[in-house]
Amino acid sequence: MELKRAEQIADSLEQLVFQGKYEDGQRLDEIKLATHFSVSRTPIREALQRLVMSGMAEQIPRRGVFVRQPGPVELLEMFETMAELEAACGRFAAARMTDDGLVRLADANDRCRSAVEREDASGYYLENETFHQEIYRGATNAHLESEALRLQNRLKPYRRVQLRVRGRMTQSLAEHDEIIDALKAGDAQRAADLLRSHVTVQGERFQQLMAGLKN
Amino acid sequence: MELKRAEQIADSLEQLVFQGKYEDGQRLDEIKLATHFSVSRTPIREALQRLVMSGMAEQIPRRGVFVRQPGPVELLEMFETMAELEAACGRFAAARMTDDGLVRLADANDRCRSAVEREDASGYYLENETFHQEIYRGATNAHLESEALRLQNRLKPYRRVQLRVRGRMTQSLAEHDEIIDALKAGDAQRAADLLRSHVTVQGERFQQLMAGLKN
DNA sequence: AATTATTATCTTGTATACAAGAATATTGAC
DNA sequence: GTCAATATTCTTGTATACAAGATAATAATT
Repeated sequence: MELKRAEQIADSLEQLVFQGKYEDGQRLDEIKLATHFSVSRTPIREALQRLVMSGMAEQIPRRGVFVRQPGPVELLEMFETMAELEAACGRFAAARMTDDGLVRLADANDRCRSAVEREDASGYYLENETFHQEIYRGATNAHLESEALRLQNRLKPYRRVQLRVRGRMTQSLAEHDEIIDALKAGDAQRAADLLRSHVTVQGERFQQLMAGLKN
Repeated sequence: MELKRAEQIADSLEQLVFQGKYEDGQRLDEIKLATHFSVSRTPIREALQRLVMSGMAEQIPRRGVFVRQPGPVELLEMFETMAELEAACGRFAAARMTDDGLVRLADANDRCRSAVEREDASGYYLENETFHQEIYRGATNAHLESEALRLQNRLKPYRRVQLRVRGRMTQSLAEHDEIIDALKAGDAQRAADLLRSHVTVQGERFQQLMAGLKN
């Protein structure tokens, strides 16, 4: 299925905004973007709309669209929401996950473990993502799964920073083991609670890190 | 703040799709819509994109956009997700809701009660919505609140049907009282559990109703 | 007659042209 | 010199024109 140009541009712009190439409040000039991507304004406008809808930019009528990098408060709110979504996925997964899914989850965690042993932070980052996605999938609720994926993707660049905290990776791994236990046991409440705090900690660590950078 | 034409059209189209004016799988013809709204294809295309992004339509490249009315399975999934979002809101609201918010919540519930006494189903429908929105607001997490509002809005037309079940309104009202109690007591777990089942029941009743209509 | 190949038509996607509101610059008054 | 009013320029929003892929229709071959 061929992507149309506008969608490619939307993806590129998302990446650029994610990577912090544009700072908060900056106006995304249609004409400049058009010349940059060597297209007309039409596909650019389509891409900009997508950014606005996904919350990464704000549109002020007759004035343009402006990138909206989330501030500390909004980030904490998003991590809180993520924690609750993951808890919900865990709750359902405990009751519904198939043996097959549990195997995939354990595999992902094994790859996490070997990444920690190799001290491969970016490998861990990647496999950790898969681990969580297996839980979303295990919830057996396509709508909830896609919502979780959406927010996970939105928080991607911020989770990355957070991994640098010393000792976080091994701690995270231990929590994964507990989560797997709870899911295998079919303990919905425990799985939900573990996942909630697992993600909440991420958010709090991130906050500490950001506060530290300001000093 | 003046809305641009494209946004007005997007809202109109949303309403039309909500009201079931278009059936599932129907193609939304750009030209027909353009002539219908007396505009060019440009604002129509913008509106269609919004529909696609909000999940109310599907876009197939070079083929067009097609309305996507959720089937029974997807609806149940959305109600399940709603239940979890509301539970999350309740959890936070129990800890964070202000006295002011609690008063607004009680007021909304009083208006629900008087609507029940008047046997005013559509009044109840409206005030019930406000009741839940006060809880979202009480969570004191703008991101979670907006996510909850988004899904609440998406489920609007389906909740409406569900109120016709005999005795549901008084039952719902009793549950509201319990929820208020839990929130006043600051009991996060109980508030979450009550809200979860309160909404889950809605989804199940809706399912039963739909199954009944098919016979 | 049925099936495939080719052509014609229709629809989406992109580029360009035009209209209208917003920002900026220039000019005039105090 | 500062402030205000007007004019100019710039940018977004909409309309139209064009390009290319998809569907439908017709013709040709077996």
